[in-house]
Amino acid sequence: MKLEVLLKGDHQTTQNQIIAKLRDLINLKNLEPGDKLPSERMLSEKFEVSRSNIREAIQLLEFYGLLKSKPQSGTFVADIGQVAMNGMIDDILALGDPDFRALVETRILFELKTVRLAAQRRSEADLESIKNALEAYKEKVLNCENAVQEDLLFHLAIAKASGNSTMNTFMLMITPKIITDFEKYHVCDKGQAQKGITEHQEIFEAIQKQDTQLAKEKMKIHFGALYQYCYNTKE
Amino acid sequence: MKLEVLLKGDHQTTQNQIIAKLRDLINLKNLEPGDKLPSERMLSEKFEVSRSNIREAIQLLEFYGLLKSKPQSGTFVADIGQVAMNGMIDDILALGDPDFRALVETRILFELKTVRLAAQRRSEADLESIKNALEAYKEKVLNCENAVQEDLLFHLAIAKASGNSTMNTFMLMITPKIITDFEKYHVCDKGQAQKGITEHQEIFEAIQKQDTQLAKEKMKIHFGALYQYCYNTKE
DNA sequence: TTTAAAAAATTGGTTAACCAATCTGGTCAG
DNA sequence: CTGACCAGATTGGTTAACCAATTTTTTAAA
Repeated sequence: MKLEVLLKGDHQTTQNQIIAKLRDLINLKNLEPGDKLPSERMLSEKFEVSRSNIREAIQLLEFYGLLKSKPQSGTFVADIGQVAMNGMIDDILALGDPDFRALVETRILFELKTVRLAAQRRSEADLESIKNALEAYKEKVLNCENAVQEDLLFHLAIAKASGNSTMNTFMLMITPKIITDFEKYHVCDKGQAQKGITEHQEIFEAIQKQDTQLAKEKMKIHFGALYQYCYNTKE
Repeated sequence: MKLEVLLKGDHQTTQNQIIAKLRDLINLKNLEPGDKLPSERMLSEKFEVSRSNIREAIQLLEFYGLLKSKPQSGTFVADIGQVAMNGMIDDILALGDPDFRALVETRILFELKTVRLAAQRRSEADLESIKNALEAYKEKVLNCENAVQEDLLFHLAIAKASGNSTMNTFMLMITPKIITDFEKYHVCDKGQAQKGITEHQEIFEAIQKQDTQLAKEKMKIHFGALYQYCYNTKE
């Protein structure tokens, strides 16, 4: 009986095996930055897996910047030495699914930074779209409807206004995972709702005034409850 | 003549077009969380693109947590409402390649946090692997060899010790991109090298002592030069 | 009418054949 | 001897056929 299937999906397992084999191959053949990997066909034959599996593994390593495949030419190891290559692949193989605490922790770190950057760099257009998101949020809340989505979009608008595409991307990656864990949200406590609106409003105004310190403070307050909530209920 | 090809690769372009069409379809058909998308075959026919293109687009949206495809069953929209779905897809389509400033900015944010978390949570095993990375780094530097890789692995070991898998993953994503932009590193200035060793050593000791504040301070010092360097030379 | 079993259709995943761009080695004109 | 050029092999990417699991429909027995 396959033991490895119990925890992770079969797919992920074979994927990781291929990645490990690729690492070993790079070590064995002493491939250095810029060198060419064997062709996908050869690899699929050598590893006894389908070519699409090979392609998928290469794509993942390419996503992490460790490989670079050029059409009709070959797949090449990036400008990263063997030591780093080994270390990084080992880390990638050891990666587990992110737990909820890690997600929230990361989100708070990001939000406290992006709100400062947004206050500092926001254009008029940024301000406009944040305001729109805020209005949409208000309307939903006042109608006592579930406003999780509008809440989310408000925060993403801030991330976009931060002018840092990397943080923006990462925010996009983690937010839906958090949201889906949070659908328990829909309680229409009038006081709580009004509090949410006020906090969002204050964050917006701080960004508008370009007061970075105030923006950070207001965001901290806004997350205070969430922070407590998560650490108390989850694990 | 195709204008859109000038900036981005053809591949990325068609990919984005498919994603936009998927968004429009979800809006048109009024698909709600949990609803099933048309099959890949139908989509490829309807959009007049190959099925592999469709699959790739779906995989990307799945990566961002917006879709979920079940084998032999279908692809479903995640537990995210239409408003959020639209907003997020628009953001994803607007994503550009990260610039160097954004990368460095994000890295510094991460490192200042992970070093604190590492100081707080590191196990003995974590400490051991950080120490090993430090020793490897020292040896290379003292031999006046290029130690960029060992430098990198030291920082990744700290990220791993932070106990936050999300931040660890993100660090893995951005680090190689930074490294490749930094191969200009290989100057053997004895003073500079000794400084690097000292800084790393001090960070390690702070983590060992579990002094979170000190760890953060030492990391800040370590990045001081880099920060200046990047902002002065690049754009 | 109800329900359970079975068969037909549909699905995402996998495999194999195919394509056009690229690289390689040799050839031949100068 | 040099360099431009051409043919064949090699490459990642694309397309189409196939598979096994799942879902839906049909059917027949209670």
